[in-house]
Amino acid sequence: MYIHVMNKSTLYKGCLEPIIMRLLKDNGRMYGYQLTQMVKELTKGELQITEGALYPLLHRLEEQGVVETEIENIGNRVRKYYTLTKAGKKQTNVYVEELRTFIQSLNLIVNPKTAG
Amino acid sequence: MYIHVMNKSTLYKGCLEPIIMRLLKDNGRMYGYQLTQMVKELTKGELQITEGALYPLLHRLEEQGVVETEIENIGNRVRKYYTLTKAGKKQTNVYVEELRTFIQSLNLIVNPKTAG
DNA sequence: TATGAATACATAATCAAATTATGCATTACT
DNA sequence: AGTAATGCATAATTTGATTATGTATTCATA
Repeated sequence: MYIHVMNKSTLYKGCLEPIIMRLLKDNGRMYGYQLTQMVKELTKGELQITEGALYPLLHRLEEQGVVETEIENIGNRVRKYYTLTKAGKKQTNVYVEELRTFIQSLNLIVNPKTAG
Repeated sequence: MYIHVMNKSTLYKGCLEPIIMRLLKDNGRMYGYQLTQMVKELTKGELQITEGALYPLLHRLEEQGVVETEIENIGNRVRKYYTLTKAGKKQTNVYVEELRTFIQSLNLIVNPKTAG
C-alpha cells in the first residue's frame, strides 16, 4: 500500500507571512537571508524557510506597502534590508494576534486535555 | 494605500490533514460534517473547515489507504463514516508528533520569551 | 590555488491544497 | 411556505508553497 509521506515543512503554509512580519517587528531592519537564519535558529532547525518562498513573499509585502527596503553594500556584496512601515506594524499586530489564536486552536485539537 | 486583509482561516493551510487524522484517532468512526463541527467546537469557533477542503482531503486519505469508509443510512439521509486503518493510525502518530513540534516552533517565534 | 560551502539575491515552472461557487437532497424550525 | 441546518460532492480558480536554476561574493581548506 502506498503511504503518503508528508513533508512536514508544508505545515507552515499560510503562516509564513505573519512569521516574517513578527520577526521584522521584533528586530527592526532585517535582510532576507538573515530572516531565514533567524527562523532556523529560533526553531532549532525545525523550520527552514526556502528562498523560493521568502523572496516572493517579501516582494509582495513591499508591493502592499507593508515593508520598505534599503539596499546596502557590504564590501562588494549587496544586501536588501526590510523594515515594516507604520501600516505594516499595525497589520503585524493583528496578524500576530491571529497567529496566537491559531496556535491555541491547534493546541486545543492536538492536546485537548492539557490545553485550556 | 492598499492593505492586504488576510483571511485568518488560511493559517491552517497544510495542517488540515494531521488535524483530521488526529480527530479520527481520538474519536474512532466519524463522518465529514461531524468533523467540521468538532473542529469548530474544540476551537470555540476559531477554526472552520470548509467542505471544499474537507471532502477532497477525506477522499485522498481513502485513496491512500489511510482511512476506510462505511455508508450508513440515517432515515433517508446518507452518512459516510471514516475510520483510520491500521497504517493510518501509525501515520497519524507521526503526523501529530510533527504537528506538536510545529506548534512549538511557532511558539518559539511568536512568544520567544515564554516558550522554552 | 582550486574547490566547495556559506552568504545573498532573484525568478520561472510546477505542484499541492486551499477557497469559492455550485449542486443536490433531507430534516428541523418558525 | 421558507429558511437554516444537516450531509454529501465536485469543478474552477487562486494562493502559496516547492523545486530548480541563475548570478555573484566571501571564506575555509585540502
